[in-house]
Amino acid sequence: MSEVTTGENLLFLTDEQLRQGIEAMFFAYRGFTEDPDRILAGMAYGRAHHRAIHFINRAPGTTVNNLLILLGVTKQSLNRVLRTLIEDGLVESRVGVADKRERHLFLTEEGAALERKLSDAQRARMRTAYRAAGPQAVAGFRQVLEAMMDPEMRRKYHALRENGA
Amino acid sequence: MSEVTTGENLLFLTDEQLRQGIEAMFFAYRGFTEDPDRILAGMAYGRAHHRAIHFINRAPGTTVNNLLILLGVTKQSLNRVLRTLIEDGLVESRVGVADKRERHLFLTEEGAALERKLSDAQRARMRTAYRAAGPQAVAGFRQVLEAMMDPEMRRKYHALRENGA
DNA sequence: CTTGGAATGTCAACAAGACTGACTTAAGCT
DNA sequence: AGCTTAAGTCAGTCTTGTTGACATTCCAAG
Repeated sequence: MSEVTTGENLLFLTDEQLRQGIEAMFFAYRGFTEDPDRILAGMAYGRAHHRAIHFINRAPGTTVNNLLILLGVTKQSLNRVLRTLIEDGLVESRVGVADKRERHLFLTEEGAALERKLSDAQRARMRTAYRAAGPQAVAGFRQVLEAMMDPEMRRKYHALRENGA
Repeated sequence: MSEVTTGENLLFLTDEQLRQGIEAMFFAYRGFTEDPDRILAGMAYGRAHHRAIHFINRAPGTTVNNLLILLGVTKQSLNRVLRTLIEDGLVESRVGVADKRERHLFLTEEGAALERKLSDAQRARMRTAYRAAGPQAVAGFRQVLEAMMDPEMRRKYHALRENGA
C-alpha cells in the first residue's frame, strides 16, 4: 500500500509471494463455489448446471456453440446438462431465425428464479469480501484476475458486457 | 484508483460489479489451473495429484487427516490419489512415532522434481500477471481473496506459513 | 487391566462430470 | 450438387468426488 514497492523493488514477485497467491486462489475458490454448491446439492443439479444457467442469464439468446466455448467444455458435456435443464423447464431452446441450425437459449421464469437464488448467495459472499477489502483492493483484485486469464478468455469476458447475444 | 470511490460511495458494490467479479474469478481460475493440467495430462495424474503434491511439499510430514482437511475432500478420495503417488515413488508415507495410527507424508526426490515442474509453470503465469498488475494491485488481490475464504480455511491458509508439520 | 469408544487410515462400490470418437440430421454456402 | 457447419446422440473411458464397511491403534472409564 505504501510507496515501498515501486519501480525496481520486486519483492512482491518472489517465489514465496507467488506461492501464497496460488494458495490464496485455491482457498478462495473453495469459498467462491461453496454457497451455490450447497443450494444445488439438494436438487438434482451440480456446478455444471449453475454455470450454464449463469451464462444463459448473462447472455440471453446465446447459441449452444457460443456457450460451450464460454464454459470451456465439449458439446457432449454441455448437452447432458442442457438436456436436463430443458426437460425440467428451466431453459428454453428456440430455433434460430436467421440460421435455423442454431438454437438460442433462454431462461424460463423458473430458470430465472433459480439463477437469482444461486447468484444472490454467491454475490452475498462477494459483497462481504468487497466491503471488507475496500474499493481500491477490489480494483487490484480485478486487475490481477484479468491478467491471469488467457487472452482469448479475456476477450470473451469483456464481450459479455457489450453485446447481448 | 482515483479518489472517486471512498467512504460513502459504494458503486463498487453494485450487483453488476459483483457479477463481473464472479465471472472474473471463473475465467481466471481456468487460466490458473491450465498450465499444470496440461503437464499432468501426459502422465497418469490429474489436478487432485497436483494439489496433494503441492501441500505435502508445503508442509512436509503432514498427516493424512491434516491434508484432507486442507484439501477439502474425504479421506477416501484423498487415499486413492495418495496410493498411486506412493506406489509410483513420488510420496513416502511414514508411520507416526508418537501415534502409530497416523501416517506422515513426504515427497521423495522424484516427487519434489514433479512439484517443481508444476509449480514453476503455475508461478510463471502468476508472475506475469503480478508484474502486469503491479504491487498495489497484488496487495488488493490478496486482500479480497482472503476475505472470500471461510474463516476456518483462512486460519489454515495462514498456518501454512508458520509451522512445518 | 480390560473393554468400549474415538480417531486414523484402507478397501470397495458408485455417481457426477469431464473427455474422445463416431455418427446423424438439418441447414447454409460455394 | 457437394462441402461445411451447428446441433444432437450414443457409447465408452477417466478423474475425482461420494458413502458404507472395516481394520488398526489409542485412550480413558470402569
